[in-house]
Amino acid sequence: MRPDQALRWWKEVCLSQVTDRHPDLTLRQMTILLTIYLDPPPHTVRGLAARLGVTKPVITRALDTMGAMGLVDRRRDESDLRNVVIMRTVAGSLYLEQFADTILAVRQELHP
Amino acid sequence: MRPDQALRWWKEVCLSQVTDRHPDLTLRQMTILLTIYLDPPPHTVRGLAARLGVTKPVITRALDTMGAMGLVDRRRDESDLRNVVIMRTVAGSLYLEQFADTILAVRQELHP
DNA sequence: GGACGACGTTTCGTTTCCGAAACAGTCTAC
DNA sequence: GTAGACTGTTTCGGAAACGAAACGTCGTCC
Repeated sequence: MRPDQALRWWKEVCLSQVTDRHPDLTLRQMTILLTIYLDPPPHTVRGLAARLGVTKPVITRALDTMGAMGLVDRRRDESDLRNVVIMRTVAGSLYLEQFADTILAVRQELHP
Repeated sequence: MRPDQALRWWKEVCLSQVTDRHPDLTLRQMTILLTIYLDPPPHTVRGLAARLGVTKPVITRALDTMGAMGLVDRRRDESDLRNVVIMRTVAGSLYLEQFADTILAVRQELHP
């Protein structure tokens, strides 16, 4: 794949996100969401913060926002009540599933 | 390419953008930038607004921000002074070039 | 059991973006 | 030449995210 093909692919996916999708996720929010669903659990606030190289409040706020959207869920860790484990949700899985479809559909369009 | 591979690819690219890149572009800003550099010129504010399905002020503000970063430039259309044509810059080309490298590098890492 | 450290959250003030409406400047048509 | 349509921009109030610091809660360790 050539560089300009990669850029074109990325552009079309971004474009479809801008035009179609109503819940407009931040780059950080999207990264957090993908990390939660693709990396092996358990996920904690400090773990995500360290992984992304951001401060903890960034994670907390992103979880607030995406939690309100139903994309993620939080639960206290019973074994260590200081921790909060981030849970996946059906809505979140569906969201990313559709997003993956978009990525592949765009690819199909560009390189039939 | 399978759906989860696509998501994993997208995640890693987003992650590198979050951790590395200092100028953190919005999804809309990135889409505008890519459209300017990949679609055939000339580009105008109303054209971009129609293409992305957003209002004109969104484009104006994004151009302000990215213009301050040196990623794009604006010039009045001599033949019709109402229009503003958006110009590419060396810095913008370099930025997207490096971004394309990131995309391909991540891809190489995931599927060696 | 009390001091210390770690966890996630909240607060504070600032910055940025947003949508809708109003705006100044320019072209066009009559 | 003047009314009207069009360009891109600015304004307005409101919403959201930011960094840095302080906070309440909980575990650990002596």
